[in-house]
Amino acid sequence: MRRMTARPANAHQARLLRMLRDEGPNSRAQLGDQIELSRSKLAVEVDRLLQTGLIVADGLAASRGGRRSHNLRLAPNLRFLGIDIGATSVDVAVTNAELEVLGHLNQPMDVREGPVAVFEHVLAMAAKLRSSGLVEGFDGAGIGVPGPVRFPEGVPVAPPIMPGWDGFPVREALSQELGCPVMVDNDVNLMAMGEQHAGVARTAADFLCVKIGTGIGCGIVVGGEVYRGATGSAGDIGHIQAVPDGRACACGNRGCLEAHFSGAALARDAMDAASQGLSAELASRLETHGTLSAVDIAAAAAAGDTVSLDLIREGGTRTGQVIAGLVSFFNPSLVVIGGGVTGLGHTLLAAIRTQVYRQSLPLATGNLPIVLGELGQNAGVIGGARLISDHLFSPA
Amino acid sequence: MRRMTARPANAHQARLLRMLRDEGPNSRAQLGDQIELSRSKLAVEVDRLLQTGLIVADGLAASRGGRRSHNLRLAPNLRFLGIDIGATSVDVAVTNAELEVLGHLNQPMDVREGPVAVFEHVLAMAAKLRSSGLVEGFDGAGIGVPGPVRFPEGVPVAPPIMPGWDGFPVREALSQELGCPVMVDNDVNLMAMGEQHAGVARTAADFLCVKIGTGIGCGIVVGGEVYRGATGSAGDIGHIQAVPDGRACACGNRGCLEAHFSGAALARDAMDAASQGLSAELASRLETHGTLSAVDIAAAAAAGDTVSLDLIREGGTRTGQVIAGLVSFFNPSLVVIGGGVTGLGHTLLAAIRTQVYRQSLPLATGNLPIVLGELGQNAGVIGGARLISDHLFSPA
DNA sequence: CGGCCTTTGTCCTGTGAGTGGAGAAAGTGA
DNA sequence: TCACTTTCTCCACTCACAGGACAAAGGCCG
Repeated sequence: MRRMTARPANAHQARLLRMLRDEGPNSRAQLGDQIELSRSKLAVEVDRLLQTGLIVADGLAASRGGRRSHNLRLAPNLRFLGIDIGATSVDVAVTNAELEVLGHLNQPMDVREGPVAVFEHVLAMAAKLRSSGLVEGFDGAGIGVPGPVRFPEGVPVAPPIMPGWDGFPVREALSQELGCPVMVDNDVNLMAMGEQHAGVARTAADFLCVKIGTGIGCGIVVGGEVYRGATGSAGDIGHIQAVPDGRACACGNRGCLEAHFSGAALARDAMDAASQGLSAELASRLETHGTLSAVDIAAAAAAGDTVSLDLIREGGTRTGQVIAGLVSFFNPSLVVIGGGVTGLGHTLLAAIRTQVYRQSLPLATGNLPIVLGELGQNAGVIGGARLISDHLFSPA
Repeated sequence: MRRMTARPANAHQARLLRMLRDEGPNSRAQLGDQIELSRSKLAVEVDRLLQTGLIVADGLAASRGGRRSHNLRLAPNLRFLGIDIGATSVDVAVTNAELEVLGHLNQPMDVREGPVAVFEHVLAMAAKLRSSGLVEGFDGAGIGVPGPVRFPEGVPVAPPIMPGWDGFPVREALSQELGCPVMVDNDVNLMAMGEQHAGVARTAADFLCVKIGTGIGCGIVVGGEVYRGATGSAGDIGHIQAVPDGRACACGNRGCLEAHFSGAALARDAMDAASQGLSAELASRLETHGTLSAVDIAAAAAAGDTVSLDLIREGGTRTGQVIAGLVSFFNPSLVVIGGGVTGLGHTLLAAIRTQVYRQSLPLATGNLPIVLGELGQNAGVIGGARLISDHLFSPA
């Protein structure tokens, strides 16, 4: 059921497609102002794109004092699938060619069930989105998994929290099932691409995107491109030592950031506090829900629970310590904080900021915004759509 | 006195020049095998380069079973100047177009004397090299300074150890004095470029180059290109916290890596140990020289002095801790250790390796060589020559 | 409403980049 | 001497691209 048969024939066509994707419908004249091509050459390439059906001309724009321009836009029936596999839930969304989310599903799940079981969920969700009427089929899918990925092949490698996925040919399998091209990446990189495309990082060339969820990872963008490292594990900052001789971590070391602050660590700390009677607020929530998560701690903190606030502050300080080092090293123009723990909001952000501004060098922090991501749950799926559209909107 | 009048007219010519620089003299046929151009087009561009005098054809190579090929090489009279300004000394070298060092001078100096005084030394050294007969004049110069640089303008910004240099127009001033194009960069980046061109990092695309001298810095190479960060301070790892609540550092924080291990910190520790009578070896050297430096400690360690060995091991462990974090984050394919402290040799390297392999993730360290730089004092000046040749061998 | 201006889009021709093949030049080996 | 290889040159053809002329389609103003 592959639908997008054509691909751009050259770099010019690819650039035009990306411009229409990123900046919306436009006229030939406006496109010509942004691309270093003569009007004649531009017209030729636009005509070819029209012939292949990758773009369409629908109607005329209002006059700006002269002849009215034709509105050029990407084919309106193009549909991309963004899939964001987390440790405990999965998000699937469908977008149009401009990467606007047309439908979004979220479902709890345990990534440790393994790829086969997880893909059953994913395919069911995709089918549901398709049957909603917005979609006839998918032209491509971008999927993020919570672990390192050998990017060219689209295969997870040695993922700590999802052992059953090691070496599983995600790209190939999913491509077969969905009948469309698929690209696979780390979930954190997807978030970075999402925030880059439609979020707070739209204008940043070199930035870091720290995702704090069940684990902690960091998307690295260099010159507008995601940097993945020599073996695809770049940005794996969860196991940087934050506390010398600190808590034992699942990785075998002590004092890893993830052991001290992450969705999992936070929940455990909160439950300890509740069972030790340190916080009535948390204890009552524990009784109600049977367990505690970041959401409970956020709510308790919002209600003024000092234990929760302290937990958040301490975690933010730890995270800030690590980020401070990364900022000195990488000198980004922006740091984005995202992930499930973002619900902890400005208390967390304040703690991180304080620590980074205190510890990093003035030249590196002088004009450094540290902000929360603005796309929330959508960041990953938009990033997925962006990933596959970058692939499809490149010369065949 | 500018001598290299011509510049490559297009990207093809630039690529050809770089190929001849990096791989030495070559025939048209061999060049054709490495460049995606037809032989006819290649011949045209080579002819143009010959006309401009940027390359010359000198003699015929031995036959390989057919017609003998013409030897093409870069103009043999091209001369580049590499200048490496350290905190306590300056290196100046002259190279040919293949970046082979033809002459090298080194002179003690204090960078805090300020740019004017330092440039007097540099210009005198350049004049000395010129009068040696190897050189008629310089076609370009690359200079490294021990602090952050706004790269496009070639101006140091807020350098901590050389305050008098802040905002001084190094590029412009030196270009005027030398009468040739000049490029300015951080000394650590220069070392990385040197090792990349002629040292251990020849085949690495993504690697880190840690320079431990008076201070500590780290050159970052992404996809073969030096990464400089948003404000030019990327790689400034000397002030990453290595010891919580550790020693006070000149930067105002506590526990910075540089406060615990660097040329300056090491010398101070050794002198403390000597004056406290902990090491007879160091004490005798202190008496002889009046002061102690990394060289003394290396010699004492080689002689079996346990205090020196412990100092080196502890410093290596601290450095290893920081590098371990950077390796997890950046996932390089190689880590190079260089700088003045390299004289401490394999004791230091072993301590660093142990700590990195213990603390970083297996996927990131699985196949990660950590090695000493192989160019020593030459790394910086070769890097400087490489910097300016990259600039000159690019389309005008 | 008609002239004049602006903006948008199309057509046409010239230039230069680049390819590929024929073949000359210069060697080796039997 | 002949066959074969490798290197280099020359030539004709194709195609990308620019730039200008021009057509189409509107607004503005007297």
